[in-house]
Amino acid sequence: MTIGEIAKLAGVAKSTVSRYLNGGSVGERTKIKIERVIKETGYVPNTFARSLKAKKTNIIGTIVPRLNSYATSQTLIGIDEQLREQNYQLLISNTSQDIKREIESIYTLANQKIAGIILLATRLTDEHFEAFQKIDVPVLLVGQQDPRCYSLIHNDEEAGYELGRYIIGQGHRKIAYLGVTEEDIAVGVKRKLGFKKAISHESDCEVTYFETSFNLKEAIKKFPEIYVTYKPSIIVCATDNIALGVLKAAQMEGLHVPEDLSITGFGGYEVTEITHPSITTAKFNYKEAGVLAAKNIVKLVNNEEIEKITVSNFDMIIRESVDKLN
Amino acid sequence: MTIGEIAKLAGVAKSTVSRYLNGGSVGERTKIKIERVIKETGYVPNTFARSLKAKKTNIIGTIVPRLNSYATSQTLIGIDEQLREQNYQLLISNTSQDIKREIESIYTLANQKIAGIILLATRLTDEHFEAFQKIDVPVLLVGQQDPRCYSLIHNDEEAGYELGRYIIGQGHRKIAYLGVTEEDIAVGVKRKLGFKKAISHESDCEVTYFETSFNLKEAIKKFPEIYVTYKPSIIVCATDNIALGVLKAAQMEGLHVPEDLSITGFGGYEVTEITHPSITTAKFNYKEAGVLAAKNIVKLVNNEEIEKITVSNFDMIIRESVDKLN
DNA sequence: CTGAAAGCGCTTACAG
DNA sequence: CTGAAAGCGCTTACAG
Repeated sequence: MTIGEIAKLAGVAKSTVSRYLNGGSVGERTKIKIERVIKETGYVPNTFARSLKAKKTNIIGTIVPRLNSYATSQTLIGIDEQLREQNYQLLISNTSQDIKREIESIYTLANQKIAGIILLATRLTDEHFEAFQKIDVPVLLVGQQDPRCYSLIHNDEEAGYELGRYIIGQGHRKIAYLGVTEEDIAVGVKRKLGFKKAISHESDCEVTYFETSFNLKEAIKKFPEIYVTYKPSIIVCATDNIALGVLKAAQMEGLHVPEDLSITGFGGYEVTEITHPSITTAKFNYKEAGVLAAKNIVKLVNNEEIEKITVSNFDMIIRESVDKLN
Repeated sequence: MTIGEIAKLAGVAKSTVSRYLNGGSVGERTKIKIERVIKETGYVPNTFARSLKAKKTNIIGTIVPRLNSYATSQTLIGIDEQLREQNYQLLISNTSQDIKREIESIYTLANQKIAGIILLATRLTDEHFEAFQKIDVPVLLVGQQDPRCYSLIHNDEEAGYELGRYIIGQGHRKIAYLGVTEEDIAVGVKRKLGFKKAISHESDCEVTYFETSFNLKEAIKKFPEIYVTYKPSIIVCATDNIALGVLKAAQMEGLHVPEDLSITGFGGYEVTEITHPSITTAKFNYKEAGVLAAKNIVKLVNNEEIEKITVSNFDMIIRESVDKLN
């Protein structure tokens, strides 16, 4: 089925059918004729021909560092849902945490004439910004921010602050903060920053900062060093994954959480609810963030104005892993 | 940059450049000229024009019921990796467990002239097969099988059998099997079937079969009914998710796993390793299955022969959640 | 091995 | 409101 055949069957010109399809001005009677033929034949326009001419598509490319992460999948679900609603299509490009492939993807997507790019960002390099500039496609960063880009971020700093206030309120005064590299602004810097602010009000509070990777198993290995040498009443972990590792390590040591040691995370991953004890965490609403991201990129694609930075919120989820001290 | 400009710069005809691009016969000297110009200009062919003419793409569409599942993401990672290697592109279509959207996706993908479809199947209906027949695109089922289709399945029955033998070997004789609907052939029927075979050798073995959904929280709710009324020494759960729910429920009741109650799952989800106790399970190799699926669909696309059914294997992962009874 | 020409299915000025 | 024609960037017989 081509537009030509439809035209013939409806007794009009191809251009008229095209106009009908694209909401141009078509007479009432012609409209009805065309409508009928299209319905009868089940005609669907050829996307390639369309894109070839229009030189753009209604596809939004989303670059993700990894597929097997709660944050990623929830965000993608939100993006997908919203994009579908606005008649855009989602194309997912997975880079397996390879920063080179991330850069490549930017160019490849641009080359495929996708309408816009959403980048679930981790670490941003100069090459990223060079790519953004070279391609003529709107880009939205998710999870990290930079003055050179539009971005949607989670409220990491505020989350760090509230979580800090909460554990202070529970009486904790000897704290281990298990963070990640400061190369990751959102997770490594912002969360810690907020947390520091929260405890800066207390004079009798002792905090030692440790660092690990995002890897759960590495957190398990790191545990003895923190616990044995420092003996904190609580370990504040920069991600739920790390918290999960610490919990596992503590339990392998025969410790009772939270009686012997309290633990908190950040993220709100589903599993934190079903561990025993369940983990107190600052939950980011990834799916909603995905919806916002989709709305924003579509606006950018259509040259509408948006804020340089959109902030998606979080909820403190109080559960069982933090002990109330006297 | 178009092929025309390249042709002009290289002093040859468009058709020659096209031939060069597609590996046709081109003289050595012409080849060098074209090569240089392409390198200098950074020319990349327009995908749409290409697909418009060739009437097909190198895109493999993968339809998934949900994005936020371990099995899905691992499978996708495997598919993506392999497809990339063979110069195909992956397009993911998420249906949010809506069977209507699943059918729609089949048609939509076909309409987009994708080369082949991989369907991570759950429940298969007549409409599915009708769609497969109507579209002229090769389809590969993953996770379920049907005589009307090529498929790649996990060795569910064998996994059920081995797991059954294992717990028998550990001395369990009063068993609760917590399964799912038989509408799901792989999970609901095959795993149970294998399990039944395993225990059929024992004369002194008592098994009661229960049913729940795939939902973790529902498994939690279901727990009292099973435990209180039947008091098994072990609950064999048809999925890791269900096992996770049962574990959580047992721990909320103050039970010790495995001393008071043993638990097993199927799947090999990452979390089963970090719960306390870690869960004994039959681990399917989802990523490898994804790789196999990608290889198979590419073969189908290229009209190569493949087996009607490919079976991806599993490993029994013995961990802490099963007690050894005297 | 190489080139001129037709055509893939659509959209978009341009006339009328 | 409607139609004829050109053109988007490529590929593919067909000649040579």
